[in-house]
Amino acid sequence: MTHTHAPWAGHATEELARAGYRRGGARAAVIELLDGQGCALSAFEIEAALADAGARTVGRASVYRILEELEALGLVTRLDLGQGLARFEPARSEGHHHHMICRRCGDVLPFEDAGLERSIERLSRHSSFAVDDHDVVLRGVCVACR
Amino acid sequence: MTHTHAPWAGHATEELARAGYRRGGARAAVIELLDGQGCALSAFEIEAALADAGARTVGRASVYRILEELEALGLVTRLDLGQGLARFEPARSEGHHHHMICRRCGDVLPFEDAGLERSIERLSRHSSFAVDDHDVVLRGVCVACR
DNA sequence: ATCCATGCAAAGGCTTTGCATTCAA
DNA sequence: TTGAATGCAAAGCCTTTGCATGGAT
Repeated sequence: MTHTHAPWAGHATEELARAGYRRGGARAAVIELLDGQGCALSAFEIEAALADAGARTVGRASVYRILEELEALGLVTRLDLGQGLARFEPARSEGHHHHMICRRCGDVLPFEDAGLERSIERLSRHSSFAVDDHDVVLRGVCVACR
Repeated sequence: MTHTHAPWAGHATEELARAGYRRGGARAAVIELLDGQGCALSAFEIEAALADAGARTVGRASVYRILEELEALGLVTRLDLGQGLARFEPARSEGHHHHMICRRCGDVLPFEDAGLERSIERLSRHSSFAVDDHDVVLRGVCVACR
């Protein structure tokens, strides 16, 4: 599995070590899998992908526990795209993006838009809330489904 | 319970009748409760509010079924704000808005922003997706929790 | 009298927790 | 050897479904 992105996996591993976690095969497998993905995966998809890849199998509970640890360290972002399940993706420093979901096939596609980010920044500044995070979800029908 | 908003309840009732639904006490109670709310409620909150209000109690299954019907007719919007539960609010013609969530107390606050809407419209037009809906969620800490 | 609307309880799906085992240090 | 990491199974939530009862027409 080649790393076409920034070395997130390495960074994540370092942070885990710094946080006092021991090395673990399951965790390494999940991290490597996430690193190779461009977009958000559900826990089930992660479990299946690991099994398919012939990599070591990782129990579902472990998948969730590992994702929880990674999220707590800010290494993974948890997304609720409204399909009754959570999705997870590496929290990379570059490439902040949002998601479009096809209401037909359920596919999730990332996108980024500077204008959108500016709008959100501006309104966050003027808000009474101390806004520190945001999510945008676009729903519609993807090219393939039309 | 006074109606400070547009007569959504009346409109909803009419639409239901037009769609061939019979009148029902549970449904009327849910509609009236929603009409009096400014922001999104979970099914549990709706059930509790009805009980508290001394209004007729409505079984949880009925709450969900009624909300499902209302959503199918476009009278109610279902929101997934990422707390492991769905929230529902009247779909009023005016007042398209989005939500801020306090990560401390879980409170949900509505807001609207024309610039944000413009950004979303623009990028939707340029997208390969046929975008017909969108959601924006801002996360942070509310005034009360700071 | 008909048949939808409703409530209760059971079933489902995703996620978390408990506990025994395995493995890193 | 010690305690964290892991896996399995059971438990927890939210939501949906099945079925019998009640209510609107």
